[in-house]
Amino acid sequence: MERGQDDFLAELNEEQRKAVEATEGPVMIIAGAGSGKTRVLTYRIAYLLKKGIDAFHILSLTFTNKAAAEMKERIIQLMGSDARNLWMGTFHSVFARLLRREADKLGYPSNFTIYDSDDSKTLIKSITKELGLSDSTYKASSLLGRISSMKNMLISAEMYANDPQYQSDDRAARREHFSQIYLTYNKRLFKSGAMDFDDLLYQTNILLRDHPDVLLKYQNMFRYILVDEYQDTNLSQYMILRQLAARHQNIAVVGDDAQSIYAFRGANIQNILNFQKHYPDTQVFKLEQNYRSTKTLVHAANQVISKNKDQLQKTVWTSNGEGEKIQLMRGMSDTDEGRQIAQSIFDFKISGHAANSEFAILYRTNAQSRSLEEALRKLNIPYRIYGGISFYQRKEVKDAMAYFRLAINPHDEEALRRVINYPKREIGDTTFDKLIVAAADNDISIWMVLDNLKDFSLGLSPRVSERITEFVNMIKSFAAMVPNYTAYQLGDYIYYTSGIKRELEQDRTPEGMSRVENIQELLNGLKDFSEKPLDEGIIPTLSMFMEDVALLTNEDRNKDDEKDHNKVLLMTIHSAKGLEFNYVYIAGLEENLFPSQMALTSREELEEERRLFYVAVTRAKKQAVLSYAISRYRYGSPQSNEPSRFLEEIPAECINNLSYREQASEHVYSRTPSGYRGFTAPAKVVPPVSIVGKRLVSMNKAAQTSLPMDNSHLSGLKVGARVEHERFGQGEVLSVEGVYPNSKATVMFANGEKKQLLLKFAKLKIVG
DNA sequence: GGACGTTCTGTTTTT
DNA sequence: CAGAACGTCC
Repeated sequence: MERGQDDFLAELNEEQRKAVEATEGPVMIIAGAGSGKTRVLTYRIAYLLKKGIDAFHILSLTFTNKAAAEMKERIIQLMGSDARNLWMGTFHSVFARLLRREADKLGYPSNFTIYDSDDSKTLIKSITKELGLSDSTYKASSLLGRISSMKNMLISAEMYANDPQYQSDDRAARREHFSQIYLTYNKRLFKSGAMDFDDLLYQTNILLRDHPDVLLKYQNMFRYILVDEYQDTNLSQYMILRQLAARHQNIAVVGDDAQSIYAFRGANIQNILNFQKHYPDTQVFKLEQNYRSTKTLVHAANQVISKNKDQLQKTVWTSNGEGEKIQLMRGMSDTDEGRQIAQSIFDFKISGHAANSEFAILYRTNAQSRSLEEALRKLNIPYRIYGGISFYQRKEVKDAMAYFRLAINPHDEEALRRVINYPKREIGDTTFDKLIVAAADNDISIWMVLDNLKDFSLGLSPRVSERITEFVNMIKSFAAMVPNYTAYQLGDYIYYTSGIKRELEQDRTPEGMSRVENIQELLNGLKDFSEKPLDEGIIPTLSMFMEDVALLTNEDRNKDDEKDHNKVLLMTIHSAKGLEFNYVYIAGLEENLFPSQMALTSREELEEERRLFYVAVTRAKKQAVLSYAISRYRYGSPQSNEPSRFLEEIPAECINNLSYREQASEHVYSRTPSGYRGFTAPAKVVPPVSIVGKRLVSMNKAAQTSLPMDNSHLSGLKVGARVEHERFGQGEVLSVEGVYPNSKATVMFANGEKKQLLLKFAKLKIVG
């Protein structure tokens, strides 16, 4: 093979190299698990740059912002800092950026707000309420789900309303008002100057469709398009790509049909299965050699996935060693399952000299993390939940950010709803309802009503009107400051001026203190952002900071905290895509949990669950350990389970049957909801919060994601602490139990009365 | 309008 | 079990 100036491709195998060098025309790279897909993408971009293509002309779409950042870093290492101009990121972040540039063409302000799913749901709830519909038949989450899938199929509210098929479906399903909700929802978003997640893709499609000049501009800009995880694209994304690539046809997609796991959010596996039909001149490359896993793991995964019908032909193989058999563990309960997994990690750490970071525990649902965390904590194994609920979704953070949002775009209805009466300023629900009605009647945003209050006769008391004027003036004063101050200066000023600071700091309960810490962290983020060097004369404003905050996940936010490095990672299988670990544990392999009960209604759904299982197993390099629990607490009561059907699909020679350690734990034999099984839950349910020494040492997941593991921030509430209750006076904490934030404290008050207080509500001051 | 106690009800994955 | 919704009191 010739070397010379392409020497930097030396670390690629022949097929990978071909895939890198085929730069012109449509290219499909079918990349089996562990076949070096990321490497190919990275080198492909580097190779394009090397050929003299301007970074500005290359668009690379990845599945997470983190993946994009890592790839960019690597390319900069290879090719130098010109690579900074690459367009890289998720579909959502890249096209949000594009939409901000072109927003005026769609009638949006360029500083439009991006609603996250919470904002969307609240808006939908408000709409169904205004329409007088019952929220039990019209559930916000399922309405949003349907709206989302319509947008992803590029079906507008108007098209939907005029489609006889949809209309009769809706009548049959007793949701005949759906199209009205869809219409109103979109209208309200528009009036608010806001887009939801799906709009970012939908509106991009509209923009490119209706503005040929804009389309041409971006076709010529993005001469080379690369798409990772193509199997997980939906119709909306497919159409954007089709429009952008139509002129130069340099589109390279990388994917693995066996790893398509996002059908629930509109991903269409047909996109990859039919790529060659869409682009007849496609060159196809197959990367079939797996460099990651042992023969045993590759064989097991292959055998399981072969049960699926819809597949592209490929044979993943490896020249790696045979390796260990997959281990199967059986736990009596979820607690027991956790204990065994933690014990097993402990053992591997000793026998294999393995570091914490070599382990991952994967599960199907977030709710499963609880029992695993507890078990890890008991063995002092440090862990971190990867992904998980975003920092930016926390209530106090969203409240503060709602002020930021209003300063940038006062028409933002959801931000307004959040803070118009927070901190309390006597503008209650009744008043807000009147404002909504006035806004709807006049077809304007709520802000316009607020700002021109005297033009509307709403029957508000002078006192309330006065308070509204104060509020409006405050927001206006913030808005005026946006262009001239850094994000940190203004953020800090708003935190103080809005009264949030005073409000939060009043609350001296442990939870209240952690809320203050979270805002502190938000402000630190603003500070970092504000100190980032920019081009001369450009101020890093709050508006710039807020641009893509709604699109960030926890992983994007994390600084490389040294202490976060060597930890066992816990995550859902979905968020494990693209990652690899020496030791992978897959917990909860039970029928109805994995495969999920919800997914058992059709063959396609079951096949997606099987692909999920495939993804999970192929994350492992050395060893996979699978476990299931015979009985598991769900929603407060024990349920008995059958082992997952996927276990039986693993070839017998790849798995060692039930290598579980028999550990005597307190079990009783009794009835479970689905009958006698021989095993059930532990006799004694260990409460999720325990007192060790005098300290409260455990808490629930929501709190853990951002808080130190030793929970020292809760140390304010020690047993024995002196507290003061606003009604009952001083007392002493006798015990704390239950789960944060619903934990209950028993307090002995000075008058001899013993009270149990729900900490979520009780205003306790710590006085000693 | 706010504080807090009680009742109800939900069951997947995420940009 | 845990959060949301509802209800009652000030």
